[in-house]
Amino acid sequence: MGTISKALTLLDTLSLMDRDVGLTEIAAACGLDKATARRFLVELERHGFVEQLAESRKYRLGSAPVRLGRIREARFPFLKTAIPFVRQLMEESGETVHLSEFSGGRLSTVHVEDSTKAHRVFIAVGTLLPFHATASGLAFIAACPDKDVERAAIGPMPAFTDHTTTDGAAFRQAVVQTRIDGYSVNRQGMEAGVISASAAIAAPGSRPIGCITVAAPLVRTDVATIRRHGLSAAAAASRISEAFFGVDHKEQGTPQRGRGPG
Amino acid sequence: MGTISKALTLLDTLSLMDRDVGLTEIAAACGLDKATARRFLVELERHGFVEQLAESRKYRLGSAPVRLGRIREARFPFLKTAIPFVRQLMEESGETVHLSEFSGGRLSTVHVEDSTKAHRVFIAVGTLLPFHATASGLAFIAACPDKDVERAAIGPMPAFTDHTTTDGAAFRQAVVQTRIDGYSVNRQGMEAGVISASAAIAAPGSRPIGCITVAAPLVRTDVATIRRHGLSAAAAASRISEAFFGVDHKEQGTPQRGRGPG
DNA sequence: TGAGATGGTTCATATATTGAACCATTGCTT
DNA sequence: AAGCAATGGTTCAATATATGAACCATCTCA
Repeated sequence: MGTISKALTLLDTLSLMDRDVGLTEIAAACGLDKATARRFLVELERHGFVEQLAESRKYRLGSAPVRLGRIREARFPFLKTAIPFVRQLMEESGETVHLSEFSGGRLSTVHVEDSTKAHRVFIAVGTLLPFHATASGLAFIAACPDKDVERAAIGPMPAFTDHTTTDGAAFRQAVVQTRIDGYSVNRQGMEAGVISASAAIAAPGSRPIGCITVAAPLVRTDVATIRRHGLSAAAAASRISEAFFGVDHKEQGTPQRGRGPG
Repeated sequence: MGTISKALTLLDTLSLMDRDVGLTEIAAACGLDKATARRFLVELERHGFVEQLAESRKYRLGSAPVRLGRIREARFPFLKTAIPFVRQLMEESGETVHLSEFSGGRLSTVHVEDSTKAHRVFIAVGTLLPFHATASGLAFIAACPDKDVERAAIGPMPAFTDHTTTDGAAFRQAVVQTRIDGYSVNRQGMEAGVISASAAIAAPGSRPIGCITVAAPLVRTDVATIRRHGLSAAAAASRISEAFFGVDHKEQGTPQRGRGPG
């Protein structure tokens, strides 16, 4: 692996830790030597991708990504386009709704509209969504070409709860069902007591751009309710796709070869 | 310079080009060999920092920074906090107002609220703001320690218009005036026909976090008006700072040693 | 005050980066 | 249609660069 990949992996690791971290800790988390980790951090800091705190000497994500993200959004306004639909779906369903995007070979949460109910599901921005253990991941992979599904099906499937799908056959079956329904459902696969329904946001090209997902406490979500959420999510996904790609599709372009999911 | 720095510089260069660019062009823009540029682009793409378009094979900024930016904002909500004040200042002044942030040794625009008037100033998100040629830069540097001012004063000062400050003495004088007024003014230093007033957003620590700036067409902005804009900007900056750092200042922390401005 | 963390640094060694020259494809000109 | 010029992409020997074990300096806490 090249130095750049290692540094970006470090950045990624840092982004997944939701607190400020020390040198030794982050080096360990990335499997890097302390000296190496430090050189990476210094170079990343030079460019504003990480910040070091003056007093504690700990490191955290910097503000350069905010700038780059804004530039990206200004030219390719995925969030701006999608958020109103996310909000609407949250109001319609009454449950927490989150938007995820596929990037760098992984699916991750980029926006959350929290349910206004007291008893609700919490999801942090930046959360990674494994294909086998989340409704989002399943919806995404089901909308990908079969070769992507297959790659995911033969990959490792860590169990997060007793309900997580951990074998390829069950996974493939779930993909088939998702393709039939037009939305995916995941019952407690990631966290006990949570049920989610998700739909992929199609893009011109072979892979969808991301997903929109309703996450609800299991206790108030019966079969009919989750079906309603799923259908609403599918409708919202389709509206987002149309809003984003429908009209001025003049050479927005679609990326290629991003290494496949799985 | 290390490989990581070179790759991040490439990413930065790409972000400053407001269109999709080809391999040869970006290699030239970064002063890199084609082969090197390509390896960088491939590694950056693996992590979602750039995207390659399937049809034209050109490259553009990817969506990974959006994710990282969102995580950063979720934990350190500078934009979320500041934008309402930016908007309010736009409404109050009737002119385009932009918010800039200091990161990676440079000041750049992270948010713009456009004036609703037909004749107004346009600023793109991501625009770099040189210290010697913009009200924002001046406001920022004037709020920094003297050593930062001095470093900027002895650096190169490219002229963007006939009105750009290009010598150290005039620059230092402008810093003094800015410190007296509590806001900076720049008259056509970056672009002919535009006058701006800016104030730095203070942070606990030696350097401010960024600036808030009113940019107006020169033709309708007399001395009294620009003073009004400047005072409003200073008031807004102070409110942002208070909103962001005032209340729960419990170990938000402030970064150190980001290589100084200039 | 001393043992155990932690942040940070050094430098010989090992490894990854580099770029000139190359090929393949496309689009333009004659 | 042939030829030319540009562009994207690749190769591999030369070399600059990254690496990490061992080191030092602080800090904390008993």
